[in-house]
Amino acid sequence: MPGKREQNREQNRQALIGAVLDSVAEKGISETSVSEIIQRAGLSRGMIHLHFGGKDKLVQAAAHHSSEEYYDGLEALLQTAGDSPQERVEMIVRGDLSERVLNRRNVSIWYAFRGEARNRKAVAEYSDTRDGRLRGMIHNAFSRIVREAGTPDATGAARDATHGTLALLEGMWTDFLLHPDQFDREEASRVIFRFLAAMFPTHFSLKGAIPPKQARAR
Amino acid sequence: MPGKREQNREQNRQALIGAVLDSVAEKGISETSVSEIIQRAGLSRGMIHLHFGGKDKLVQAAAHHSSEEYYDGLEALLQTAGDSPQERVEMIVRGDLSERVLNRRNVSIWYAFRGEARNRKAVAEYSDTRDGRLRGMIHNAFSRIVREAGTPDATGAARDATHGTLALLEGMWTDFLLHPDQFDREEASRVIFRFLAAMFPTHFSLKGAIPPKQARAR
DNA sequence: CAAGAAAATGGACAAACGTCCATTTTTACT
DNA sequence: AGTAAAAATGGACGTTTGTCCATTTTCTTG
Repeated sequence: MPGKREQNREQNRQALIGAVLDSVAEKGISETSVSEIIQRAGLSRGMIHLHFGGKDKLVQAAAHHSSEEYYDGLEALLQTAGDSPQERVEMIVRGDLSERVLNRRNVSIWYAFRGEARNRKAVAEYSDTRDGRLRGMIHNAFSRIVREAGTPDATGAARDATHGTLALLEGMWTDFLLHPDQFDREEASRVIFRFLAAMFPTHFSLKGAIPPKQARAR
Repeated sequence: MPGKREQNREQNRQALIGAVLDSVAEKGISETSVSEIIQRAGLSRGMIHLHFGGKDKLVQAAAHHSSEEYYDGLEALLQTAGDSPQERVEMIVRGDLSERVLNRRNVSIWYAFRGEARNRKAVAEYSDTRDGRLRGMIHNAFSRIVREAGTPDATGAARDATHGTLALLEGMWTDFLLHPDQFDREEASRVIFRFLAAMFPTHFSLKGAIPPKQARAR
């Protein structure tokens, strides 16, 4: 058992990290000060230095936490996917565009950290490993698809399809960042599958990508 | 003629804007202070208040300037493109990925502002109008392509192709931000054209994406 | 239950921030 | 050349920043 002491300790650490993420999401990095953080966390000034050794380290820990959370969510979703590569790709795309992953809070946080990534190497690394793991999952799936489809230059085709899919997802996130109100998840995934269907007609079909319930035109 | 007075005035305004952009590119927004700016510009403290009425306004002006610069560069490039829609798309894609537009400085600046865009509405607007103009240019081209190709549901197809192409470009920029050393412009545009070729086989060919002689078929 | 250790507090502190303005310097006009 | 206006200077100002530590509170252990 953890013991009440250790329990409180961890709880306060988490409260600080949560406060940073809330503040970054709402006010941005530049307005996330020590005062802002401790006020949100309802804790005292000294806690940041005590638990993390300084504000920068805390922010770094928060970035790490956020990154882990994102990937864990996506991986959990992927567990529920079938074995076929197209199912896995579809699950990743839909997962990456789902409310749970792609929402105002996450997007604000993600882009805020990215904007400062150039200067905070530690932050940039998490951003990297996240993308690295995601890339591996997608590349795996496309390797199999390409092999099954007998596409010429299989290696290059799989790499390009992976590259393109990741870029498309990235672009959709940016869309959401800039126009959260107008953003349409269905449209975003339809666009991606339209590209994929054109590239691998035997594995992806446009209609299959659209939930049967909803008609196309609007 | 402008007069030496007005000339100096404008020169100093530009020096301040340039200093902001340099600092943002190198150190990030959070480390871009008034002291940093005036030191880079080689001017005195009071100039920021005199010419722009405060630091925030200056930063806003810098964001505007950067945005204009980007679009002007792209538009200039587009002037040299032919009339055919595929040529125009190709020019936009290649232009957006060219050294002149996509370089460390621009990318750092762009993402730094984006990261804070949520809080600085004025900054977000420039980001928006930029994308709006770009979107218009691409959509125009795809509308013609779709019509020529006789794609079913022409309106939706053009919109999706536009959406996807913009997302792809956006994704490539992110690639560059995170891995400027490993980034390969040729690969990036090849990936994009691979997707476009799959979607519009009659207008884009993968080999044709590497400067074609086949162009302008009509 | 007492004693010791760990955790939490909140204020002191220097440094850095952006704003503003009294003063000096530069330019334009008579 | 002399004068008025505009531009530029740089320091003073009040805030706010992040760090750190002497003190108090809370929990654990013997």
